[in-house]
Amino acid sequence: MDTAARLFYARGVSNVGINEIIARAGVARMTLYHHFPSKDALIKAVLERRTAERDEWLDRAADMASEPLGRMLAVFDLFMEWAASPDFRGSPLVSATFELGGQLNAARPFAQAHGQRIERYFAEQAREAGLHDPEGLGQQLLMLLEGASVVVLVKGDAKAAELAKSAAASLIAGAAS
Amino acid sequence: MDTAARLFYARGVSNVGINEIIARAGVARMTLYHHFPSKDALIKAVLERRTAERDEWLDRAADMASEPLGRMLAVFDLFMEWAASPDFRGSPLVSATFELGGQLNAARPFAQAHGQRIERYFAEQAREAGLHDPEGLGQQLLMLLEGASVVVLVKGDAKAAELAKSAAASLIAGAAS
DNA sequence: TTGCCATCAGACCGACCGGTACGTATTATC
DNA sequence: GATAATACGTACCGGTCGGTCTGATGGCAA
Repeated sequence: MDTAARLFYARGVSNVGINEIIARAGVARMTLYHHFPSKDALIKAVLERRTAERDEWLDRAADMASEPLGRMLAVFDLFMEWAASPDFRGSPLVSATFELGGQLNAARPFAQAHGQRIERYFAEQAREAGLHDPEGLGQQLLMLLEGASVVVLVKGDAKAAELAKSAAASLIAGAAS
Repeated sequence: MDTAARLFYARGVSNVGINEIIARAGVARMTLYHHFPSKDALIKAVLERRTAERDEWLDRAADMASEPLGRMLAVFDLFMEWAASPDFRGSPLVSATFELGGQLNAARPFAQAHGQRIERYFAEQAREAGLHDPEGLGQQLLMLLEGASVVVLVKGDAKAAELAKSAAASLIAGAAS
């Protein structure tokens, strides 16, 4: 699963075949199919694990500051760090959603939960800080985060992440008055 | 090309085969290969056309208001309209970039130009309006737009587009002082 | 020791992929 | 009416895909 997760993220879910996964993992074909009935199941399992990682990520952000406003901005600090890593490819859940496209999309529910989770995190902090319309602000900050992912990925330049943080600060300031 | 563009957008560039394109377009295999040497060339031609559409789109936004601030927000108005259409799937250029993934990505240059074009549009209006840091603001608004695309696509709910507009208004207001 | 079970290696399957070959029909040009 | 260009349909190619089958190997528990 480590191998699959790495390959899926680096080159896309449907651009990586079973053959490559088993070769790189040093595992026999039937061993993989013993644990996962199909490639789809493997994909879902990987996405599930990504979901857990995302939760840990948010927990880390929450630990980085004691004030709700700081906890909101900490997410953007962590994102800046992540975006600067050379193999950054955006959220795996969102990537997979784009990639699988179409309507019958195995990844979309995961990406949906992903967005909802981050949105709620922001909204909770915003409510605690007494800001206006915490739900709306949460969704706006989520958009900023996803947009920054896209821009960093497309431009190949992590500087956009800093602008995302300053934009977030500006939105938060606007919701404080 | 109409057929290819439609199918590519609806189901993803690599999830649509040559066979389906020629079948739906009512065209012979060799006819297609007479006009485009390979599927890659067809994809590039389609993306090229999408680029032109995007330029028209921005021109329409520019015509919707006489003041630079209005011209900036008009982009978000047009986006709201677009996001509400049932077959909305985000920017075709960004989608293709995600989908093709990897490093040798035929779509990324297109998406890059796409982002740069929108960013510059915002920056020009911002400069004309005398706002602070027009380039930075332009990139922030671009992130907002791309993020809104992602959120609308993932949630399947176009309401996020309205929040994107209000966030844009807030950012613009913040840059005015 | 015996039997079980996970793992291994790799041949194999049908389906589909992008792309080519080939021969025919239609249309426009002169 | 001959010529050339374009379109058509379809069989076919090699390669890759996800997934199955077989048979051997080795550790572990009863």
